[in-house]
Amino acid sequence: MSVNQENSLSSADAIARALRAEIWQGILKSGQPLRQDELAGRFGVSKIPLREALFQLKAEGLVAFYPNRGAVVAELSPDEVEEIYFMRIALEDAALRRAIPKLTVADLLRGEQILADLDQEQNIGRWSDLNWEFHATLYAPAKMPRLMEWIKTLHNNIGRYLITYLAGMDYQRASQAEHRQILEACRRGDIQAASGHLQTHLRLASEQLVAFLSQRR
Amino acid sequence: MSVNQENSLSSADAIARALRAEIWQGILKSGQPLRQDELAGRFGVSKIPLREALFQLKAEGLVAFYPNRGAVVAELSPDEVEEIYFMRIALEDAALRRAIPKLTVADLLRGEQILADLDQEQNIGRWSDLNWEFHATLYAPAKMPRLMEWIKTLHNNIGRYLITYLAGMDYQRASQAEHRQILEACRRGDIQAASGHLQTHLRLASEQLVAFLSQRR
DNA sequence: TCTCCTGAAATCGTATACATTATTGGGATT
DNA sequence: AATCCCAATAATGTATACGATTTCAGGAGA
Repeated sequence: MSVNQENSLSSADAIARALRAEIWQGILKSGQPLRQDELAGRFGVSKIPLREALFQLKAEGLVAFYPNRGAVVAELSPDEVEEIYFMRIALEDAALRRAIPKLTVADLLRGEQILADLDQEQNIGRWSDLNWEFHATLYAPAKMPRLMEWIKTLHNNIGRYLITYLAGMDYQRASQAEHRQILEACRRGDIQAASGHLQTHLRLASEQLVAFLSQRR
Repeated sequence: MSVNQENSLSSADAIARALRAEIWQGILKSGQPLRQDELAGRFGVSKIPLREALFQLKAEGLVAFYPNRGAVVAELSPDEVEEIYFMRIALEDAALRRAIPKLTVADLLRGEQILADLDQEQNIGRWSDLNWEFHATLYAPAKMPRLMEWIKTLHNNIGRYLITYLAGMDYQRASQAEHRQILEACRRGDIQAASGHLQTHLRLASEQLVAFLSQRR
């Protein structure tokens, strides 16, 4: 959630990045306890930077702390997933509306290129990265760095669930069709249409993920 | 930004709360360096919980870290204030829209009571608390705890600037008129009107605060 | 079977030491 | 006099060791 940490590569930041990736890839599963001594040993650091890394991840919502019992990988209930999507819709819609008038031809071409790459991508992790890049490309001209950080945080929270979900379904095809509708509306400068397509895009993803998590329960 | 820490009263949380209050009240001013040893001594704790408190405040945007130079009370540029208000509008509008259909008579009465208290309140700190309570009362029925946390975080970021600004102006009267318009629209269940009044309310506050900070520069 | 107790394990916090990085202030040089 | 360099200082960032507290599991006893 921080904005200005420059190129800080403190131990805590490095560990947070590593843990974030592991949570994201599902190596560390939801609900799994994160033992401080074990992790400190694994990364070859003391408990101080490790705890600070966990605090950072707690702020991002990826880790939950239970007093005197330590940290676990945060688990999201279907309700929480729905809430996060609700927030994503509010923030991403606002970002997109502000960005559309400032979109350049280069931005649109970049979006198109990313969609083409998405069509080719088989690896789910990279697919999800590209998916974020597409969205970020459309929001970036709004020139609101904090807003982008917050949206990315929300995105990261859902990402790990989305990945396990995507593995079994052909969600990607539908998603790509929606992406193209959004991009097309952006090209026309049609804010209302782009906003509508984006909201549909996120709402459908939300509904499918919530349904998936509910039945998995 | 955390959601579930129960009633955790760890040292770090207690210190974070104390520092938050001091920043908020202007005892710790923007840009002021936060020396770890000094603060640790002042609170009678070691550096570990103190650093964790600073990390927590960093996540909330109240503190900025400069690598190897420590922490300072975060400073907001006019652009950043505008951005935060932009995010507030997006999130609070969404919250209000979802809450209005669920508002009970008790909620509306509570809002009315808070407005009456606001009319009487002279102390700026308490006025700001009540101001938040009013907004929170209207959003709470949306039953979205994370959303509420995020809105509160944004609110806290601007609060300390708003307080110094309010001190010199009679912003409160205009604000109260807008509050009453919002509440009235909520009573009628008129989502569009309530949304419009809320957006105006926040936009006007944003414009005045940005103008104030720009000329103070 | 239920309750209570005990002990292991983990967290939380303190104290201390040390390496690294910034900062500063006083010369030395131009 | 102004600038640059450099050493002294100060603060951060991290490691290590230790003690206190809490949680939790499992066994003893009724």
